[in-house]
Amino acid sequence: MDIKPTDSELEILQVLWRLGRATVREVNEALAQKREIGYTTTLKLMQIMFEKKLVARTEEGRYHVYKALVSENDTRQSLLNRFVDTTFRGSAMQLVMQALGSNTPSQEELNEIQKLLETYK
Amino acid sequence: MDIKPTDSELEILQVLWRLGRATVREVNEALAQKREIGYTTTLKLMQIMFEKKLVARTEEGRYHVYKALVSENDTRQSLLNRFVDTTFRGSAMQLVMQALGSNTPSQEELNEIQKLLETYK
DNA sequence: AACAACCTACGAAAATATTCGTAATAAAAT
DNA sequence: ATTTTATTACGAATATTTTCGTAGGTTGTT
Repeated sequence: MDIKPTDSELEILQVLWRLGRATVREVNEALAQKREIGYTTTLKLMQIMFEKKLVARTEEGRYHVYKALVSENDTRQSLLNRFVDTTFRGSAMQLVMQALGSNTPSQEELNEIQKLLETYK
Repeated sequence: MDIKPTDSELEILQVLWRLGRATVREVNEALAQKREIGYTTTLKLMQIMFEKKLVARTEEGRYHVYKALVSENDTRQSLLNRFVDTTFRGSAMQLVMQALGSNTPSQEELNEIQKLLETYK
């Protein structure tokens, strides 16, 4: 697996994962909530993502309706692997330690992590 | 804190963190072990990093000797925060879960994590 | 002294990513 | 029917990052 969307592409994927299916306009409106971005900018990005097979689209009436072709989980995993390699010299556990060290988990999260750790024992 | 080195800059920081102090040539030789890279490319990058205050340098004889001005820990934290935001929608715990889920911790690492979790209870 | 081997500075090319303007077309509204 | 509005396609401008060639200087070698 080697999914590596750029930052902008990832923003768009986030929207598509949330909405499931969406037109360019819908995606653009979602992005515009967070920052300035022109309609044709979003359009162009989505066209590029279509060429890269990051998304699929179907013509419906005069619209194109897009959906993600890569799952959120797979994408996260792929980006995580890269990130661990470049920033933590390949040590996922150092990343875990640092993330735990600077973020206080909720009770519920603590339990989940505990449970996960149990399976390794 | 807002340290955001580019990928190439991070590579160089990694070398400096490892070596402590180093000349451009030393850094370049370290990088060249991993991939093709010209001497002046490394030089230019380090000059840019000097302007950005990512590194300091002292003239020694005819060389410049460089050292990192940002710590590995602070840089990791800064990049981690960004990464959590962009890829895990701000949820550090989801990142922890995914990292744990796809990497088997050693016995020693398990203990360390356990210990860390205890402090939250 | 002349030459080779090195260093830094710096501009600019190349590669990549982001942004948007314009044109062509189709649907909707008047 | 004409005009307005919404849509895609696409080229190109802009911004950012990476790469390297060339020039100018200093040290070391012959």
